[in-house]
Amino acid sequence: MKTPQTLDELMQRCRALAGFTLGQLAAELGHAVPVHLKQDKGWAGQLLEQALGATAGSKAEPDFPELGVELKTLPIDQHGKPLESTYVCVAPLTGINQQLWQDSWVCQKLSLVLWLPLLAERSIPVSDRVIGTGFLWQPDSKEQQLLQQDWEELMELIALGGIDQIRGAHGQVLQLRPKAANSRALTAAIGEAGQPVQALPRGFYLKTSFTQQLLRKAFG
DNA sequence: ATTTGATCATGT
DNA sequence: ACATGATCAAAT
Repeated sequence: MKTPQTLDELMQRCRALAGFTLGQLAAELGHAVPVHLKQDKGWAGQLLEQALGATAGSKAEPDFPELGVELKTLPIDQHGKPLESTYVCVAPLTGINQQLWQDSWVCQKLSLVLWLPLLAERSIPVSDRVIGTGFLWQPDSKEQQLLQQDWEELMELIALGGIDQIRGAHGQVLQLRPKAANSRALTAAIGEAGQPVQALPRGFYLKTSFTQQLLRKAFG
């Protein structure tokens, strides 16, 4: 699938996918559908990336570098409520002295997002899950402010060696949670006395209450 | 070992 | 019922 050259082209392709099931799309692209996503958690996201012509793969780049667009699938229930928090990016745990919000990965990744809702209740077989209507989002000033506030608070805790005090509840819209192969994985971090230590890798996630607001803004 | 794509599953 | 903490696979 060739990468879209313009935003309009991307949105047209996205609209063309609405209403199809994952099974139908997988068949068109020649993919087998897993029975469940337990051992294939990123399957739907990667299928949609391919369908829309994303190029980045696992590189630390936006999905559509030329357009500056990040693609995020958003699993929802039949009432349009998000089923999961949304992973944004890994959290840097060292070498983060006085980084500015505007320069952060979180800010850059969320500057322009193509949200693609997916009716994905666990009771629905993977193959029958329905692709929804994608919509483009840029944080408004209020959203930007909430994100920046949470980010600054979390990054300060990390920089001051407070990473082990941080749990998922520590933010209004943005949270820090483990992002690792398992709970024994380790990466470099800053200890309580400012010394180098090893800690569980973390990532930034958007809370479901936040993404639900985005859906409400887009669809009422 | 890290970042991408996330969802699973247990505790509250 | 829900969020937090835990986990899985592919690409690099």
